[in-house]
Amino acid sequence: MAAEGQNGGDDGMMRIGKRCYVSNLAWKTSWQDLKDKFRECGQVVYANVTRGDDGRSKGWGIVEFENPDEAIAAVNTLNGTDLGGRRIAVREDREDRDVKQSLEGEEGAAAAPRPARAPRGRGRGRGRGPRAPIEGEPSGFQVCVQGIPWKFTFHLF
DNA sequence: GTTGAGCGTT
Repeated sequence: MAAEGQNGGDDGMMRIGKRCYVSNLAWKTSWQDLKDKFRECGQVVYANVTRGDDGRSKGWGIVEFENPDEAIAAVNTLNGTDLGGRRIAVREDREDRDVKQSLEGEEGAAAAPRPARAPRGRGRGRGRGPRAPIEGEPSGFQVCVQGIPWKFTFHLF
């Protein structure tokens, strides 16, 4: 039977990359304005604008969505749009604070390497093999080589 | 009424 797809059972691996970093905000822009603006792209669960001591906004804020997909959509949609008379820059969160807090339940030998924001692999390898190799299209994988002896030099063609 | 680099709190 289907093991996934229905039933909103959050087994735990579902809370990642929901927050967005919004910068280049106008000084008059408040967190309510952000929430109202990002509301078009999804359900904003949390919105905050950093302020100084006098209450003046620093020009950047944090917006959290109900789903990570909405956050990505907001970045591609509201990024570079006009808000408060100024062009805002929407970006993904640099750190996953929420993810770390979620994993705090199981500490010890369980060393979580790096969630890395879940690979956006579209389509699952149906049949055998990780993926259907497409000629001329990058697989997305990266290769890291280290430990190269100094006797090796660059060869420019 | 001003200015413009930058990731915050539970």
